[in-house]
Amino acid sequence: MEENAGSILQNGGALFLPGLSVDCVIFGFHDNQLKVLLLKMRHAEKWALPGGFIYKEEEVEHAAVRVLQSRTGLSNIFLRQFHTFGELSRTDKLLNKKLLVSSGLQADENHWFLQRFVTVGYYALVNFSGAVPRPDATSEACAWWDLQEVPPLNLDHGDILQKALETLRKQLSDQPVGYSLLPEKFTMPELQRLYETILGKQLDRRNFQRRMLGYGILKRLEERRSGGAHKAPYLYCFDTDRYQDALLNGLQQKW
Amino acid sequence: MEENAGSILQNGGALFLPGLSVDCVIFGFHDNQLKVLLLKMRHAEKWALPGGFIYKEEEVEHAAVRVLQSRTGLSNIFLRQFHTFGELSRTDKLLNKKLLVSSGLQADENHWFLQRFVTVGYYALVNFSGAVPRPDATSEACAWWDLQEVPPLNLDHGDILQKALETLRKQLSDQPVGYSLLPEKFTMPELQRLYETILGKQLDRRNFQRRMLGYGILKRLEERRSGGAHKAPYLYCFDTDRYQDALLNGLQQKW
DNA sequence: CCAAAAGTGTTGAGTCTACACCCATGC
DNA sequence: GCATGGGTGTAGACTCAACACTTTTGG
Repeated sequence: MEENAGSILQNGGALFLPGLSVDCVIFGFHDNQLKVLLLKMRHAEKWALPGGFIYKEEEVEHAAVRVLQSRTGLSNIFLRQFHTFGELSRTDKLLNKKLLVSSGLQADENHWFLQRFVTVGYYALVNFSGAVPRPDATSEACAWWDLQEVPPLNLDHGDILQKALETLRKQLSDQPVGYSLLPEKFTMPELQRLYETILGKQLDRRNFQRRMLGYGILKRLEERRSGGAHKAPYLYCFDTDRYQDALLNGLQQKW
Repeated sequence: MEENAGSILQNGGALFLPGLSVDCVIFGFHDNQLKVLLLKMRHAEKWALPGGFIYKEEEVEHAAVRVLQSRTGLSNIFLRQFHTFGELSRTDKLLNKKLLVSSGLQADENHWFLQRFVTVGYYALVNFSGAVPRPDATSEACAWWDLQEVPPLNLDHGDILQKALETLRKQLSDQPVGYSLLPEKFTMPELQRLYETILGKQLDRRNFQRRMLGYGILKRLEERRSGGAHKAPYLYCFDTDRYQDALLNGLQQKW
């Protein structure tokens, strides 16, 4: 699947749907911080969201899965389409030209890579420790960034990230989160930190616990997390059946 | 803007973004029924959602606005992107070939119109009485359908409609609805019927009224709707400032 | 034994639901 | 005057936020 940059750029026109791409906002959670996986393209000044093109005979969603897989090594992950970005301003012809030229290709005006691109945005929630960030052929770096410290991004990628975060926040009250972000076993305070960083807000310990348990998607284990200072907290894991059900039907229905 | 079918099909490759379209789920409200605007393409057996292509130098959202404008005569309308459909199965090459041939064009395998299309779905809420359904050059009919009576639709348009409705329902508890669906002045029972048909569920008259008034987006007028049998209900209109604010910030914030 | 974190319970405010009652209108 | 729909009020259930007390652990 990984081909060298030159061959992708050269044959892209024959391989991919023209003018359409996917971009992935990949969230992870580590050290009580929400992280985003970013990519530094060669010749680019700014970092960017990992993205990719769609093969002519490939489902759009599958292209997103593929990007995720190739940047993190992970498959079978929480992935949601959240918006499609079709503004006119969202193509950086100069950068793309540089990429072509540096690959020894003709930067013909009609080259597929220099056309206007519409991109379908997906966000993913992945297990930070399980993911191994790896750059692709056209990028020189691939790394996790603290959400707070994300640098100015390429093109409209900042907006895309913002929209992903907004969507995630909105869905938080109706959709369970954490299964793929946290390790299999986790404590209630850890889950709370996750919610707090996503929401950017402190929550009450006791009310949080009640609410979460009320959803009925958690199983408390017999074990406790010992070793840390202070009282050892219980470990929990998700009840996968109920979790799936909550994903499908939502956590609370109104009306 | 309206060109004849043949010229569109012939020149489309030069005019439009390849492989990308927009489809609009246009909702109206009349006779206490939620309606959807559907189109019957020539040579097609099934009805379809009104859709269109995106000019090479046009924002995707603007293409949706254009479709809306050209099918209903309305502009400045509530319009929301809800999902992009990128499944492989969603192109009907046979039908498209027929359309080409019937326009006297070569149905070359490479013709832009015969490629796979990804479509961006928008839904719109429009004033039924203000809209004048009009077919375009490639369609033989354009009409409102009762949501309950929608026939089997072309391709995945049934799924698209379903997803639009689902999105609308979900947003109903967080987003005001009705401004563009109802006439300028309306009664509380009328507004309630609207909510009930969207949700497919009966609501309590008194609680509904309290909730709506609680949102603070309605202004009660001095007038009443007389003429009908029974007690004359008050007329209301939306407080546009507060309505806009609610659209932006939501009706209720959690956490 | 003390500080800090975790487990659990309670209370009061506010919200939502399910009602009952009265008023207006056409027949 | 009566059936029907519309305007308004209220009691009880329920939910949620704010808070206190106890327990455990390392130092």
